[in-house]
Amino acid sequence: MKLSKKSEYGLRALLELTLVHGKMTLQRHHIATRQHIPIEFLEQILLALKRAGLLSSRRGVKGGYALIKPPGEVTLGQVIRILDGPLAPIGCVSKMAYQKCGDCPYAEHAQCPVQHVMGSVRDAIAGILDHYTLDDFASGHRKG
Amino acid sequence: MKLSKKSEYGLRALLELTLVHGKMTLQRHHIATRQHIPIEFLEQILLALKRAGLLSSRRGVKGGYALIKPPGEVTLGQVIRILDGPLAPIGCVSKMAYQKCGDCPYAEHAQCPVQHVMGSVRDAIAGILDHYTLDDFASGHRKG
DNA sequence: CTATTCTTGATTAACTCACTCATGAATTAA
DNA sequence: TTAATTCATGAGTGAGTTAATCAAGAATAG
Repeated sequence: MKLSKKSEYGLRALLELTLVHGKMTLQRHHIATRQHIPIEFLEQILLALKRAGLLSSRRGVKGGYALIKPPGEVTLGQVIRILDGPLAPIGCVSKMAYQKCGDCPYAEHAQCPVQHVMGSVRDAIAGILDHYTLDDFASGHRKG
Repeated sequence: MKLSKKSEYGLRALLELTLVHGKMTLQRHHIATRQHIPIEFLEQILLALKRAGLLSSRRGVKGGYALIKPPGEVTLGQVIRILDGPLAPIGCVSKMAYQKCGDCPYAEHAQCPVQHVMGSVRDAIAGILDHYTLDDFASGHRKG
């Protein structure tokens, strides 16, 4: 039940990019120093977010990264899935990346008690993270 | 955001022990074969649960493990904390095992946006798992 | 052309996960 | 009391993940 440093750094980096959205680009070393993130690790994260279509980038002297999606349309759930994988505690209750559990004796019967509880946990987590946007995140309070 | 095999096995083992609670003890190999759990790994888990005060055990020919707490008083949250550690996605929002985040630039100001969301996530997870007992678990549905 | 900045891919150390093994100690049945 | 059974403890292991770090390349501005 843990959020990786990768996702935490990713969220903090996106926070910086959200604050200047539409106004300017940020260079990785700005983000790194402002948010205390190791610059080379940050790089990997920004590139993953770029590959996923959230960021644009420019090389060279006036280069940097920018958020290209509207901050109100990007949820923390999306970001965490990009950087950490599925939100679900176990594969067999994941909705975006379902995986049948091989060894569970209840696997076939769909009456697995573990699956039942963890399904609620998944829904609770996704219920929060998939409705919490970068806008909410930057303004510090939850969307109704 | 993942539940370890250790916790999953632990919950499935406790399910077996709950079903026979007050009636008999179970030997590790019974639990292992019924729930498809590697026996040596199961051993570790059962011993951890014993050390935590949930189980009793007897050695020798008529030995085995038994649940000593009433199944209605043991929550899945307790079990997972024993086997996997804190439920919270990050240390700085854990209530049972709080840990100050060292590198976060918001650490001192308590206005950290990550902390804010992850606090709700923690509460949602704990809200489910700390109210879901072994009784609920064994009967397959949630306590009101 | 040169300095700057992003891009790519490889490499690393430390750690965790999921076991596995070996040995010892308690209990019971013969 | 001896042997078989079962739990107890601690160490060890291989695969994989996490959190970086490094090196070399490509685009851009001046």
